[in-house]
Amino acid sequence: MIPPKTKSPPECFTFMLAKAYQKAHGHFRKTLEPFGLTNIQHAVLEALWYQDGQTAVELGQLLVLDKATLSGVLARMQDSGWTERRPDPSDGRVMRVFVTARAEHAREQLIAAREASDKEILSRFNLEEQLLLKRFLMALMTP
Amino acid sequence: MIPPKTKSPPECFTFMLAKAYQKAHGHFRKTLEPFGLTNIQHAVLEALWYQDGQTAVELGQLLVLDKATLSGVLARMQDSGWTERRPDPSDGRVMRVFVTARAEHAREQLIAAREASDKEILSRFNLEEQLLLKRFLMALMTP
DNA sequence: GGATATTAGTTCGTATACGAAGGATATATT
DNA sequence: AATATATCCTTCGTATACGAACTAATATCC
Repeated sequence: MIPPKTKSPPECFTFMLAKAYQKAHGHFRKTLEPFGLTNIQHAVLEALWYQDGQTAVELGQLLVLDKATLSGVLARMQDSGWTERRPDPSDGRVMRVFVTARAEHAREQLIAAREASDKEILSRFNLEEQLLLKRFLMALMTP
Repeated sequence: MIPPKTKSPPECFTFMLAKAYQKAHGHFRKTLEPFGLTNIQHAVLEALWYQDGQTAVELGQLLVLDKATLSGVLARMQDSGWTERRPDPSDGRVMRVFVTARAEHAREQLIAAREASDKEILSRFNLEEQLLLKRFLMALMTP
């Protein structure tokens, strides 16, 4: 057995962060599978429940996503009947995004699913640790 | 101004984790840009410096990546001259991955770049917080 | 020893992600 | 008013990510 030249990759911070996210992401994905929604699509719905009729740029700012990414996401969500786009009457460039009746109908369930997913991932920590971890993540995600 | 129906998306745990990762990932990406390497490609190199001649499956286990993902990553790394694949003499199914001289030559710089990137992201925390955060992430990433 | 199961790797389909470029529209400047 | 600039959105190119199906090669079982 040749001795390793460097320490194990998992000890690097960015790697740990990536894998922690990957884990939570995978868990949430399975939770959303029955609804036929992806992670991001769920985030878009929550963003629209927070404020309906946002533009792609506004959604991108709220969700910290490139508008190029959102373009495809919104197209698929429209195809599957979760959202619809209506042109802004006062600005010909702008398309505003609204949730459909179908999305409104599933709202309670979808929010409950997200809460349950978050809760299970956090269940390994006590309350104090959860607050601390959230504080750390908030510090990391803010510019 | 219509009042929001739900709280702001950034308060969801999985979302915070995704954005914290996105932030660190973007920072590391910029650090690696001059080398013409992506995040994952760098991780593969570190994994091979840890243990050269691993198979795609072994790399996938170490880096927690699907073999389908690695297939493309390794092909691109071979094309750009960072790694090479040689067939295992005792098992016709297996291709073993090795770093090239070029990768070996850039090793010190690349490891230093990763350390600097990690260090800068963590600089907003004191030492105690850093250890705590790493412990949290380790708990999150383990199954 | 031959049918069966397992494993390694590739390919395909779908969905993020983001930089860059382009078209349409709106605003600012002169 | 005409030009320049800025903004919204889409499209393209590249790179993850992963499940599923597929081929090739090895192991196992009876």
